[in-house]
Amino acid sequence: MRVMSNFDEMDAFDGASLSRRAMAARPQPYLDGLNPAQRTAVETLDGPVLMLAGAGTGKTRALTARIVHLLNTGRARPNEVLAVTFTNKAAREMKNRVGAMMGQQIEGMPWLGTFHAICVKLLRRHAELVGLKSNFTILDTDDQLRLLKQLVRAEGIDDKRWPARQLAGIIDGWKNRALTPDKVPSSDAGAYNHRGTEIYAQYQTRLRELNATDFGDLLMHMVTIFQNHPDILAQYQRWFAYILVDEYQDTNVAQYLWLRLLAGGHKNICCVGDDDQSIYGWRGAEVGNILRFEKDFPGAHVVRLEQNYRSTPHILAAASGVIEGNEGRLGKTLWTAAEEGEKIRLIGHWDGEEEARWIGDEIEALNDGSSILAKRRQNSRSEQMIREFKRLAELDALRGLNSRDQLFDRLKTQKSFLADESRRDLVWELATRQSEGHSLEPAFLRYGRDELAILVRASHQMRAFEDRFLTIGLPYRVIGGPRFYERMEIRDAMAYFRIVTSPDDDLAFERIVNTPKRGLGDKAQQTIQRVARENGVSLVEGARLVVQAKGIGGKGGKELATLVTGIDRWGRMAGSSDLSHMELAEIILDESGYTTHWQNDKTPEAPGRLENLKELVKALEQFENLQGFLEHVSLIMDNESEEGGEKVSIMTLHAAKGLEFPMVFLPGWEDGLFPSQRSMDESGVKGLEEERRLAYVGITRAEEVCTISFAANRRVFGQWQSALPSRFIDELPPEHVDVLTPPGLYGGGYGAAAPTSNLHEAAAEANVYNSPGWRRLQARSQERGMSQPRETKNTVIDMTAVSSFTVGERVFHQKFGYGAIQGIEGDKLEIAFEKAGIKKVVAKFITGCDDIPF
DNA sequence: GCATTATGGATTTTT
DNA sequence: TCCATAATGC
Repeated sequence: MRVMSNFDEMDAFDGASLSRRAMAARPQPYLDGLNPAQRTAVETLDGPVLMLAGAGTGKTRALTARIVHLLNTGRARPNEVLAVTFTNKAAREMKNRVGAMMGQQIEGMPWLGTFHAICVKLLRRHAELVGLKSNFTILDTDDQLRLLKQLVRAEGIDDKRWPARQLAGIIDGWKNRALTPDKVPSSDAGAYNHRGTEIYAQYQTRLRELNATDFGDLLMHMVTIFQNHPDILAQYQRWFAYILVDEYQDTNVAQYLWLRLLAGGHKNICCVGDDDQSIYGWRGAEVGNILRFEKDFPGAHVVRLEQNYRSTPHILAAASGVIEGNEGRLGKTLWTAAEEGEKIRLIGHWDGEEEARWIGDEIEALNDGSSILAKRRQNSRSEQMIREFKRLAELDALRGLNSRDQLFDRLKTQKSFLADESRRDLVWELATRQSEGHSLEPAFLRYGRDELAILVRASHQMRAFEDRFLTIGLPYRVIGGPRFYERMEIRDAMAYFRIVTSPDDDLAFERIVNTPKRGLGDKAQQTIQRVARENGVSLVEGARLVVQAKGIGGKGGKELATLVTGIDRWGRMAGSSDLSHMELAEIILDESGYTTHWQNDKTPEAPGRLENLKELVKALEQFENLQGFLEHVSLIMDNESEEGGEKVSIMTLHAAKGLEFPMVFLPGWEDGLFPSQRSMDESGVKGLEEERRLAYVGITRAEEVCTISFAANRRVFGQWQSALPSRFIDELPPEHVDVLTPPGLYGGGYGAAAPTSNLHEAAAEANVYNSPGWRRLQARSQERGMSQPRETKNTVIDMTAVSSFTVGERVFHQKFGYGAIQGIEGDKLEIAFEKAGIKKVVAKFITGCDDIPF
């Protein structure tokens, strides 16, 4: 064997593997605490890998560890890793976690971002290949729609019968499949009254004229470029040594093609996803992409993450029971080491308002600690925790900490469940309480409002909860809703900035020309349009010509002249460096009269809008200039600024994906609402399966307690409608469900399992007698010394309550509707129904009516 | 040109 | 019911 005389020689002899060994010798703390499956997913670096990660199985952790591993072992430099997510939030989180795991802020992960953000970056380099300039603007859905409307009207199409919105949907669908106008299949020729393809082509031409793209274009253009320019593709195939994809089940065809092209060389691609959580089919996502992965990438390693760290066994079992109804799954069996915990709670209500009222009261009880669940919670998880915490305190492990991050870092090294990141705040609360000399226990007597979430199918369901929570003064926050940059005032302001930095931006000009009101109505705007078109110039130039020719008289003419000179002046200011771009922004908004416009507005929203404008100017700070801001803002401005203490979260099931809460309420489980009728009508079994996945996502958001509810009656568009409990309720395994039921009804006490395997039936009998919320209501009504007819009378009456009926009383029956009691025989009532005639009915199927007093 | 009333339509949503 | 857009009147 050869003897090395010095290091140089050694390097020359075996440089590559030596450096690799040296890198491998670096500590790998990020591998600690990973379970075997996660570890395989992290360490299988070469070739295609599919990580099937069930809900709550530590997917993000594995994904970030994998990135860190790539960097730490020297397999790739930070700028050679392509890591794509769907949302900015996910990208941000991944960036932070990679930084935290590396123990330092890594300067460059330039290719960690959303599909769209990465495509923008690429497209700006190669824009000329699809007929754009590299400073193209990105239109949002609103701009897109306005543009399409113009085209549709220009074609003389009746946009009442053929709404532009519909066309926008069709075009988006094509773009999601990376179909340029020339590639739209003939089977789609009938779209939009046989004019779809034609107007699509016009729309693309118009976008090119405006040097603009819409969101769909970003991906489609890149796919086109990669397909038509193999040299460019090859360059990136080499550059991106490793590819990682989050939420792979949500990719559409365009994204799939994009990935497949980029991974085509080395095939070092790792896709992470869960086919059971694919809920964006209506937006073009193809579950097929994930189902087909092994065929697309032969020899792929498939790793299943099945240990769940989030939920109790009951919750997992219920979720599994529901999702099993779907065909063609890749199949996973989630399991947990956690203790048993609460069963899924199921409760029926009379109507939507009662449901909201009940959940509100339930939350108050949980929140102030009077709830039995809150107490039980202390006994199980918290006692263990307190014990563990005390042990650590004795070990001096907690000495001299001054932030929760420090505490967490310290605890990470302990082999204990306290190291679980999600418990960080709780542990910190303990530490704080102890250092202040308080007892530890009370912290666990309640569920904080931040730990509670209400997840609904459709946003209109939120109103019932907002109404109720406002009246009882329960702080809540709605997640989702219009994003910051979608608000009118923000879009207006941005249009001003756009017209200043690029005067060719006709859409921006159209938006601001008469905002605030300048007396420039349809006619004046048509004149400007005509002059601009005749001279082949932009609208601003057209307006300038109109002003010079005095084409518009009166107030409007004067105002237009002011606007045009304003735009010129602001443009010059932007060019000189005397002002910061923030000052410039303020000047633009002030001098254009836009600020004044909102100051004079006396609608209640006006102050908030002015506030938002201030926020916008503040957001400019992070950018070099207005130009830089506009290039990025359309993709990165989100509305995450949340403040103001503990609040209950209300959001849609879609918005809840990726989140988790100790306690989750899932209201509105009625057939037609959830599963949504429309979904089933439009997409049949596929639609139903997606709804079922949505149910699965909902249930698996819960860590400790999950409460499902439904209402027999609900007001839909102002009409009262009754509905049956959701078919998904029947799919819940009964042994994991508590039907909240009055004592005595089935001879069982509180917490008795459903007496029948048919949860529908049991749930229809359900009521609220023994829930914390109900007891609280009762206690309160006694305090006030008044009767509570609304609360008590809406509940199902059990046998002991039969005597509370009186002859002549107006009552309601699920099936027969309203009626009046004619006679009472034991537990049977003779009732004259308004619609169904006289019938004898068992009393427990009857409810009183709250609109008729005793 | 702009403010008012009438009409019709109504999931889920990120970029 | 409630919201956005279209037609109507001033």
